[in-house]
Amino acid sequence: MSEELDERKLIILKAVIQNYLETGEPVGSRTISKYTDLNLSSATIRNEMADLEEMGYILQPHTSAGRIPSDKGYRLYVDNLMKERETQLEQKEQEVDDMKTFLVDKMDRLEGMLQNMAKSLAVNTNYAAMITAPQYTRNKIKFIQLSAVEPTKLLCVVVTQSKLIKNKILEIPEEISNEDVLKLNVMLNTSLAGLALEEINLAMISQMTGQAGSLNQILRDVIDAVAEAFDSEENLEIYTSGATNIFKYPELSDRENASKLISTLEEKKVLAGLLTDSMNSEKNNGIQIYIGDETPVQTMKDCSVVTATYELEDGVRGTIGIIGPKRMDYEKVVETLNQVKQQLGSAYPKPDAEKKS
Amino acid sequence: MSEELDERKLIILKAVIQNYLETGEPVGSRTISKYTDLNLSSATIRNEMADLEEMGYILQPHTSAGRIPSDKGYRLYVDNLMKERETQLEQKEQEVDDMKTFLVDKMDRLEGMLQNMAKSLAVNTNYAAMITAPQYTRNKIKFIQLSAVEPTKLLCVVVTQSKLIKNKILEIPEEISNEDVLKLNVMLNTSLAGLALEEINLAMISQMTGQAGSLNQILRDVIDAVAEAFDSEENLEIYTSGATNIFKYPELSDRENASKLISTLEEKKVLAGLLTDSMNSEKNNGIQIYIGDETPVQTMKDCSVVTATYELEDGVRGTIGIIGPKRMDYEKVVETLNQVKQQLGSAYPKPDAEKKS
DNA sequence: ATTAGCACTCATATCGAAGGAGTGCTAATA
DNA sequence: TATTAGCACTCCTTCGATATGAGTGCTAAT
Repeated sequence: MSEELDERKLIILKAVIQNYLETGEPVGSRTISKYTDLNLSSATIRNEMADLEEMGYILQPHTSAGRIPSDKGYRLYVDNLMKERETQLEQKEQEVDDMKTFLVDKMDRLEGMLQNMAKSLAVNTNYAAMITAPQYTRNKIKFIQLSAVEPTKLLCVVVTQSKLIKNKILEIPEEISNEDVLKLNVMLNTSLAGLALEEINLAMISQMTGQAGSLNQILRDVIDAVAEAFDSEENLEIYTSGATNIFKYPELSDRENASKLISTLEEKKVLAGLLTDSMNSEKNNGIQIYIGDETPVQTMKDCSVVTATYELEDGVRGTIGIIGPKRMDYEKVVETLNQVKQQLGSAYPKPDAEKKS
Repeated sequence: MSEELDERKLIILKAVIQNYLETGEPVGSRTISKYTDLNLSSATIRNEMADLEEMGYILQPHTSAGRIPSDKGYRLYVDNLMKERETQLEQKEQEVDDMKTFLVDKMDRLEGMLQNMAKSLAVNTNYAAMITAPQYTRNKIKFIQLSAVEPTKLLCVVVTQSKLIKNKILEIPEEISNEDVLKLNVMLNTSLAGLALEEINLAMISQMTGQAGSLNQILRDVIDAVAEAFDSEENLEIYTSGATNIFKYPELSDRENASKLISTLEEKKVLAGLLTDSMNSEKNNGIQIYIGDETPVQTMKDCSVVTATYELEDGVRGTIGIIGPKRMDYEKVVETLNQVKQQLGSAYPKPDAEKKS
């Protein structure tokens, strides 16, 4: 740990990693000696590589094979060695356009858009992609509407600032008159509109129920329904796409592995944990990279996972994740995720200044 | 084609198929001679098998291997030879319970339930499962509610008989007064409530817009929105589960095949075609079996697909599909699908007789 | 400090032989 | 005439032996 890597070792390490990223094959000393511009013979490289191996940055799958990066090596790479890539503009613009198309396509249906986004990510990166629907806890309520669908059934519709709509039908113990429904609507909207879910506290509720008189119980039910509709655990939708891209990477695609991995991608609950975890622990720009064992999900320990947090507008946030082999193209993935963050941000712009209801 | 199969050939064919269903290995004459109760030597069986092969019911993967059923053989099997299985009660009840649990669990959220149902199917059968959300064209409108969320934005909520709720926000060109919203609500509910989408025709629309006066344009927009919300093509959600079960069957799980197949399961649009096709062409009890090449989807030509149409209540219908190897346990699958049909039917029971709104 | 050279290791591919399952055919049998 | 025993034959599969080749580590020379 305490050894410092001199310039040359860094170059060689980088060369090893980049070469391995491309080919997926262990890379030998001879290859490096040609690959880099420092004119060194394979023998010299061999010596350096032996050092690097001893320090734990690279390793041999077996004696007399080339070297592949270790988790530690990848870590160093993404932390220090990886430069912002100079993007070939044409290609990049193409991809951005692709994504915009998807976005515009179904802008009014968030779910469809997220699904499309996941697909677009998977296609562009050639890895598996997953994306969570936004979590609403900090999203503000804009409008609440109760309607009597049947004498003992109330339809409760909640519209939020981000134009997301939740609804629920609730049964009430006895019939309710139209005037009472109207009264409830007024109460709810005057008290709750403009508040975020987490701002609704007990004091507020008891104040409201105090005013409600005989409608007390129904009001409580409605508030419960609102809370439940927004409850993030319950509500966490995850969209995945490109699971089969896994097959494109031989080191992951032996039957055992691939099967488990793809199963995991079907297990939304496991993913949920992973994604919310990384949403809460924000680091540099909200992008987080898990390499190999660093991931909290056991079945992914032969992969790398890159997650990013996106934010539609104040308080409406979700997470995007990309799953691929350890030798994934980190630069491209990070860059792509950054773009997507941006795209999502502009698709549902920050709240406009209007306050009227 | 014109040859008739005598009793004994049928028995042998059935024995071959059943044995192959269990093992997945080509089955030889010796095996059959022990497997069946007609006491025949392997030599006799061999002769019969040669005949069966000539007739196209079975085939040899290579000289001097056992026989496996051909598509034609499977066809005969599912059409004629397959008996309703005597179910071991304990096991069956267990499975039924499993499904009920899933149903009760999330009864109020159709989507979650369908997802769970797909999962339950996949787990129970060990094949891949897919299920479409119901199509609403024949479902009846129960209640329509317009609300002004913002001065120029109307929230339109539609509740159907089957308690499904659709919503959409529509922009209107100019501000609308509260009285006008109320007026529209009354018009919409008196004219449309109780009708199925397909019953709303042009005459009805023009009559309504005639009454609407200055609200004419908005009314048209609302009706469009309702139609769009229910448009089946646009709206067709498909839930899949158990894609990785494919790996359990060696004959499907070489990389080439499995990868394509699982990709197809991600391609909702392809599945949509398959499932709606089979929904429309109803045969015996709505259950349809595609064997090998019979399936309309090319990538599934090494599989069999079994589909069933379910009906929640009058006019609300969807399709369930199971995808597995040709040697899938047809009896069990058919039986399971029948159960699911039933379960779904009882989860959302036929409309009760109430007419009040 | 670097490099050339060489022996060594080990995964992989190739080949042939052995083994075995299953067939088709023929001749014997009931 | 239908069934069966027996046998030769086919062809897949397995196994071990061998060869190949990429890549290393080490030593000695530059």
